[in-house]
Amino acid sequence: MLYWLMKSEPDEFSIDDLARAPKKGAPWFGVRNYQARNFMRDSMQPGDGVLFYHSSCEVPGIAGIAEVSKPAYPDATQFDRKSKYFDPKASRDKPRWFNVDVRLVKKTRLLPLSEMRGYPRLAKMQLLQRGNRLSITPVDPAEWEFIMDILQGRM
DNA sequence: GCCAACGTTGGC
DNA sequence: GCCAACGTTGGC
Repeated sequence: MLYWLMKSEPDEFSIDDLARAPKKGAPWFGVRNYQARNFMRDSMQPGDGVLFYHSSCEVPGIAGIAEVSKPAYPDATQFDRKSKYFDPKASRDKPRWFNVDVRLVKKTRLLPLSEMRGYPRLAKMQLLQRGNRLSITPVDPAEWEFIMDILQGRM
């Protein structure tokens, strides 16, 4: 059982969109970065914990807790000519992009990136490193626990 | 909107 | 395989 942080632009897909999704979860489609794809395809398993992060918005930060609900399978949007995620180099025989399904565990208060930067115990999070752009990053169990404590008001 | 950082592409 | 040019991400 591993922990992850997954970024989404709330204009595209927000924590409220996930809350409205079916109980079994929603596909995390549209990832077009090999490192992030590899995490989903090779490492993520149902039950893994997910920090749902809002990026490229007014107040970027963690908006809720989710979990992986289905292991990786080919991302349907790569085959869809009408999708902005269409990839002409992908085929059904040789899919290039994969996604897991994710379901909401609970919406939390927004934990802003700026607040996270203030906690020394989070200083090593990949999210906080300079130049980090990766949309899916592993989260250390100790960091996960600390964030749970913050969100439950124990800090 | 700016721009730093990083990823991808393609000519050679 | 190198690397310049270009594209994207994402905080500010």
